[in-house]
Amino acid sequence: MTSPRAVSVHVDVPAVDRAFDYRVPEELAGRIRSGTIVRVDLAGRRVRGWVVALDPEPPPGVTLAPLRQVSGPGPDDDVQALCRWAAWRWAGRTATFLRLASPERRVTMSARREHRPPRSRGEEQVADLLERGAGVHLLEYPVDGDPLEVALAAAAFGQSIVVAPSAGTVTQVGTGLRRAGAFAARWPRDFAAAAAGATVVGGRGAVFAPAPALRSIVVIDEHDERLQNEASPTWHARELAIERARRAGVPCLLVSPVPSLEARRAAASGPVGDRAAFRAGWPTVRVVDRRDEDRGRSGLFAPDLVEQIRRTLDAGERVVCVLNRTGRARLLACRSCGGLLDCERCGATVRQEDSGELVCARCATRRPRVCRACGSTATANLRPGVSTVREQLEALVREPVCSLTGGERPGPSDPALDGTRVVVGTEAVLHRVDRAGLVAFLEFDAELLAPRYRAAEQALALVVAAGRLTGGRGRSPGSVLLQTRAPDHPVVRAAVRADPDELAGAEWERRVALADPPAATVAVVGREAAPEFMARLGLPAGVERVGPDERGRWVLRAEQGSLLLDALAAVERPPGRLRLWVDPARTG
DNA sequence: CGGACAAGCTGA
DNA sequence: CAGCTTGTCCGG
Repeated sequence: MTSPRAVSVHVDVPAVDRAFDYRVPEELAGRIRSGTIVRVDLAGRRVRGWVVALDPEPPPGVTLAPLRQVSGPGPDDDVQALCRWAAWRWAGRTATFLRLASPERRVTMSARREHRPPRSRGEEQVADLLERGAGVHLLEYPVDGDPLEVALAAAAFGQSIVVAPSAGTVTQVGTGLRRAGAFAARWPRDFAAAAAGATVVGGRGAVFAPAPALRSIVVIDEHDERLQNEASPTWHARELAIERARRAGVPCLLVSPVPSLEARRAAASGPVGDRAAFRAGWPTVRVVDRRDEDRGRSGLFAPDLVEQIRRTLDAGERVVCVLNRTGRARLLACRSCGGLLDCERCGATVRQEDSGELVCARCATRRPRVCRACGSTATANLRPGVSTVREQLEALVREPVCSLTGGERPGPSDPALDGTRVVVGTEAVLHRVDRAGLVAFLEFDAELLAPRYRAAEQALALVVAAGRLTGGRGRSPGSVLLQTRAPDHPVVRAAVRADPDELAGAEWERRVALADPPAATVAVVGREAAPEFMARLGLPAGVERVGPDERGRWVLRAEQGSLLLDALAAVERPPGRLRLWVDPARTG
């Protein structure tokens, strides 16, 4: 290879987001490859950038400034191309993705190593699927399935990228692979090892890892929401895994006990799995039908639920109650005049915080707990939150109850939990408690009927997350209890019968009817520059437009996603703050 | 993004 | 008309 005399450098300045050409000083020429991270002068300041082309056609009439410094290796041509695709797919900037594909700190590359398979061959089903070759393959593994067994089988096949949604799984799979003698790298820590051919294990960002000898990509728990970036750009690791595998001509294995509609659509054929093992790993799901019950007396705790809690505690096991509502109350009524307590400024209903103060849900105005209409201070809590429920539960079981919500710092073994047998919390509790004999969803209807298009899938995913606390390897599955007024809801039926496939068909039809992902591509446009952006966008054929809503946001939908994405990419970005969310988890 | 430079506003 | 603010442009 001859040394390049000039290079194109994509600068790491999000607002600029393009490449400029630079001269390569002789002393740096030997250290330049495509992807190399360099420092260059741009408009009077020194910035970071990536070499994206060697010896570009010199632009007429410009004298090239020299590269200032070589920092180290970065994403190769294949990963760069993936980054550009991602920038188009989620209407983001290429630099955002090139950053994700770069090492955390400077690295020195090590020599390419021979692939070393693990001693264990892992799960046979996985090997069978990978043997099928390029394409998307769907493994419907049990709730208590072992990700390490999947990773071992993939590593036995050759260099693999294994993406897992939680840090705990990444650690478990990473150490497991090493113990089995495989050449394994943790992303983003071990950039050099990945570039030397190791099997990569990491969170969602691992889809951008270097992999010169890639033979497969595996996504563990592909249904998990954590695989999607919550901020803009709302990129999704599952979809990047599919695209990268397609470009590399290698199989992409999607693994989940509750395969997403996206996965089902992408897969060449239906899900594969051992039905008997699947049923054995599924938790026992009990349904408490609250329709014909005197709810005024029992509140959030049906007699059947109380009975189950007592039994679980008597058996010496932990009880976890899930209620996706923080604070003391989300809706209050006056005990004296019977009206709802509302905001004096905007009239929306108020909620009560842990402190006891009332806060408006819409305009955040605060006020003491007094009825505006009659001045009474006696209130009824119509929709209790976790704080209230913790107290109620404490009175019910006559022992300490701990509450956990997402606001607090996460950790697998919380010190707050030591010795506490009863825990109540929001969904976050399912990721922060490691085992329980019973997980009860106090208001499963709130999950089923949440105003999010993915509510049904997410509700079933919660049952799976709960099942993992109650079951676990080598133990008999414990129980998951659902309090509901919709016992015939398809999600509840699927949960009881351990049959997630049944739900998928009906769900797909609904997404088509409402033009929700993945049946359509959706983009939400917001923030100050949104009106100007929308004016420049016009309305391309095949794209439906709604808005602006009360928050000044527009929603764009297209059955054929490329029509919308091409249109978004063609708009010259107006100055000012603009936010684009493409296929976000919630469109509201 | 942030520097350069141009066009617009103010005050003596 | 200097001296300053505000706006627009563009980077190798």
